[in-house]
Amino acid sequence: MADSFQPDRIQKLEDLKASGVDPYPATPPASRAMAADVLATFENCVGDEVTLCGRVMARRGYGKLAFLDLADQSGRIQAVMEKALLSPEDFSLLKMMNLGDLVEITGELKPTQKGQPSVYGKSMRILTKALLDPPAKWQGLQDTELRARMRYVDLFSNDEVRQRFQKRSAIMSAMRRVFEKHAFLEVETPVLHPLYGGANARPFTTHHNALDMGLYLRIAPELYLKRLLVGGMERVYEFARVFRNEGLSNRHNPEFTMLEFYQAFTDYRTMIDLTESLVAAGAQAAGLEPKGGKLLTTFRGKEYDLTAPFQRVRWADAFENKVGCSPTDTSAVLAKLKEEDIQASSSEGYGWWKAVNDLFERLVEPTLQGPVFVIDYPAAICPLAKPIAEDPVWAERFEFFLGGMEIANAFSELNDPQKQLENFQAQVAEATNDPESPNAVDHDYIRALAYGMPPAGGCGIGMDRLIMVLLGVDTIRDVLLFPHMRPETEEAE
RNA sequence: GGGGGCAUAACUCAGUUGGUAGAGUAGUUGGCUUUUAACCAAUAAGUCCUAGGUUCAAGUCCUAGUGCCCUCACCA
Repeated sequence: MADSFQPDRIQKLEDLKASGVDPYPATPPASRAMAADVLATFENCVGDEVTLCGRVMARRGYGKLAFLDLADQSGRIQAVMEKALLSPEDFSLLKMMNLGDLVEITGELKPTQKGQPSVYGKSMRILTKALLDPPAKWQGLQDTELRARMRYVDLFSNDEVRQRFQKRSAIMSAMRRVFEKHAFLEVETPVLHPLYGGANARPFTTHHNALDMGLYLRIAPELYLKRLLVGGMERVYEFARVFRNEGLSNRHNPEFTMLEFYQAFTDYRTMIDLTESLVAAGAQAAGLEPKGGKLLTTFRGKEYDLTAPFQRVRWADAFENKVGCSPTDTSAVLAKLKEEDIQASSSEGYGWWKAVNDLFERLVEPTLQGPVFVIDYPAAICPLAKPIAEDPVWAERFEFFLGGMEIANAFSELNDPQKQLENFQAQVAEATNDPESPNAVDHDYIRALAYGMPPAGGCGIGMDRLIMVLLGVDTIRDVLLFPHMRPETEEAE
């Protein structure tokens, strides 16, 4: 991309330098007030002198007077620049200033004749000269590609974008407080994995030069977090950036944030309770307020009530309800598979249940608007989950659906090393058919289990999707500061 | 990958039946001491996404490409 600056701004930059002004001064302001704080306490502070820093968002100029709208992270405040109050040098700075420049203004707080709380500038400095024009002051930046590609412009020119990401931060902060309340430790586990596992997804690959070894970017942190359970860290969580080498859509980004948490000496029932607590905390942080006994969010034109407890439905019941037969009625399911043109690679085990699950995904999942917990999945498709002792066809697993999307996935974690080894070996055998199946057994993980992993519940939450629903944002790109984009095409230079 | 849509000034957008490229904002110049999308006057600013084609003539029609959006498929 060619580096280009606005010629008229370059001219003003030169004018500034010629008059002895550093357009990028090093010295920060001695003290600084935030616009929102000033406005909140304005009546009690009239007459006080404050220093404000921010970006000039609008200017209404007169001959010997100018009104500036100054924006900082907290909000906007008006500065009144009167020639009579300013030194000639400072007043002349207004001529060399453009919209978008970052300035420091020191002055007295006073309402204008129309009563608007303002700072009457006594002195000003240009802190940063901007060399490109900001977007149109009224419409802002509209082009969705440019908004995502130049999020730095989108953020300063669009208040609700900045607020959205402030809320995203607040949601994650509130969820951390839930974990702290329950004595969880926040941990960080490797992003570079010698083996990939913990989910079915195609990985990104990379290479470590010094060790001359191939590595994968993690598709899930699961297997490392469970090693920590073996080590005696009984309650751990990680906001894990994970990477999946798959397509993009309004709910898929190649890198996204997966919250995973594990609690020893519990099972998936505890994970349901925790998930409900986390959603509630997130909803509150997102600014949703209970009305008439309901906690409503609007997502893609539909209302969702986030009041816990959420509905629970057994996987088998949901299947039978929508497909019309029991998932264990082999001949009836076979007929349905034919009807839907789904091929089972085997008449039993993983191959069979994968096909039955495909049927579920096609016929049942689209009807799961949620919030709903789907409980007890076929054990054959849950290699990391503990089977139900009384009926081992099923595993202690749930998925949480909200807004028509899969938001969370949780198990009672399988801690039988021999059973885990068998499941891994079966997955590796499957990898020839399914490129998303792990291609190697993680023997170190088996060794860890062999030392004894406490029974535990574990859960993964797709943070970006949850935030989409909580904030009523239709596409994942709009809850990611820098969503994945194709590289900008190089222009001829 | 299939189907549909969009691409014009720094920004937001018009552009009729194919006939000289338009407006508002931002910029520049001048005026203005109470505006808040300030106002008045003047002025500068274009690879009409790219490459072909049809035509006397293409921003406009055709073909292909590129990018983005929507949608379907895929994404346990």
